Amino acid sequence: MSSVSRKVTALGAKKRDVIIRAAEQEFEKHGFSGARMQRIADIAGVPKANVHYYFSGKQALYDAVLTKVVDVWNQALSPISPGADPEQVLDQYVRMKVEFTRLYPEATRIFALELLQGGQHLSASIENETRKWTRDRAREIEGWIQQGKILPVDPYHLIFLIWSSTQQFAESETQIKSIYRRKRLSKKDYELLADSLTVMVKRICGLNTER
Amino acid sequence: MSSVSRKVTALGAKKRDVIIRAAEQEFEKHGFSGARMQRIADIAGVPKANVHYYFSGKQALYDAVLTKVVDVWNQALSPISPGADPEQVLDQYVRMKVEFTRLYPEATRIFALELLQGGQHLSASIENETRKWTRDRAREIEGWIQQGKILPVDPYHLIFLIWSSTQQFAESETQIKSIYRRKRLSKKDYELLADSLTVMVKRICGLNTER
DNA sequence: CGATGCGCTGACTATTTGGTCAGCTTTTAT
DNA sequence: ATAAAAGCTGACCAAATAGTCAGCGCATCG
Repeated sequence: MSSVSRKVTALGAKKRDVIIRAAEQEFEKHGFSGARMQRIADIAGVPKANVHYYFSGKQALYDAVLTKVVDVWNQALSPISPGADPEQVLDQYVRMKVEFTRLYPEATRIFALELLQGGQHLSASIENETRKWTRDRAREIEGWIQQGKILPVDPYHLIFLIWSSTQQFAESETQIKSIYRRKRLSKKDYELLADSLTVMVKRICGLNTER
Repeated sequence: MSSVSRKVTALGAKKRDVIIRAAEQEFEKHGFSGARMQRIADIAGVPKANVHYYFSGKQALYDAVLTKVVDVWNQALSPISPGADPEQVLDQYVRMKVEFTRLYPEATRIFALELLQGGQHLSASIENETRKWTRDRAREIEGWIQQGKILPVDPYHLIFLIWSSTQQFAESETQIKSIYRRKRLSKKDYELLADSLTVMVKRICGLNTER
């Protein structure tokens, strides 16, 4: 079990949440082996022993963080209704992905960090779910191509391009802030990105709405 | 100085290189604070004290690794000759970026890891060079748009999309191998990706060569 | 009111970690 | 042949680290 067995109380749940949020910041910045339990405690504003009171260890705490991260990733693997219009589907998916990146930058970065470092802490189930989702979407895209609804494109490459481009504002936030000469990326920045990316994806698929 | 001052010898240079390659593997997998000097020594096949003989410390070794990584990044920030044809420029840049990702996956991952974690170990100079390069390219792209050579597009978003999509095979290698059900990504995979991405980028810019 | 369980935490332990050093061997230069 | 420098490394050190524990206070339940 990822944390210590005990009756669920309001205080306990609240404290666990504070610790998990602190852990998110520390794990995203330093990774699993680089993170320090003392720093997590400092960020959470509690003694280190208190962190160990709620979580049986560093791995258990990281598992709790990953559970949240994977939940965000799973929510973004949304189903697409059969027969839906490609333009609407792609527009919706790109916007939804950008919005998730904006709402959950820490989760986006921790997930990316996990993948970058080999994904050894991710469960086989998330790997299987992602593979299945991607295969199903790829088949759907193949269907659109065969029906002449969109231009020929490698479905997997399209999905990978959408993933990488919609997550980059979180993953390379420091670099993008530097290039934009900004202290932070605003909601407007994300909205402009979403607008931009939907147009780009539509052009890739030959769904140019402006010409 | 990043390493110990000493006469450069063939043996010394060779040994430093072996240690740096080992360090690359360890730093990409665990980041700066998560990496262990003993594991670097193990990978390099030398005693830990030998690593310290050649590098004055962990930070010095990481700096040496980053010097290589930044060199790769800088090489990819290639100049584009004035007045060049957009289609040729974009085609060349996308292919060059994919090829760099294939040739230097470790460097790609370490750079991405640095950005993901805030880039605090990167020098201000690389930040400035990247910002300047991006601004210059953005201006060039603006020129193409104004001359009607390409469709209107946010130049920064286009550059970011090219960066993220061309680097993703290295950054999310584990996930992509899982989706493809493969043990490794081949040169062919990279070539197909390059072909795919150049077509996609051209379509974004309205440079469709197949219609 | 007393028993039980939750919550807390400073002090502590065992292990890990980056880094050092003395003494040795090998190589290079004179 | 000799001196100097490079190269090497097992043993060691001090600090850092994850994790534990005993003892306490508070809240809840019967």
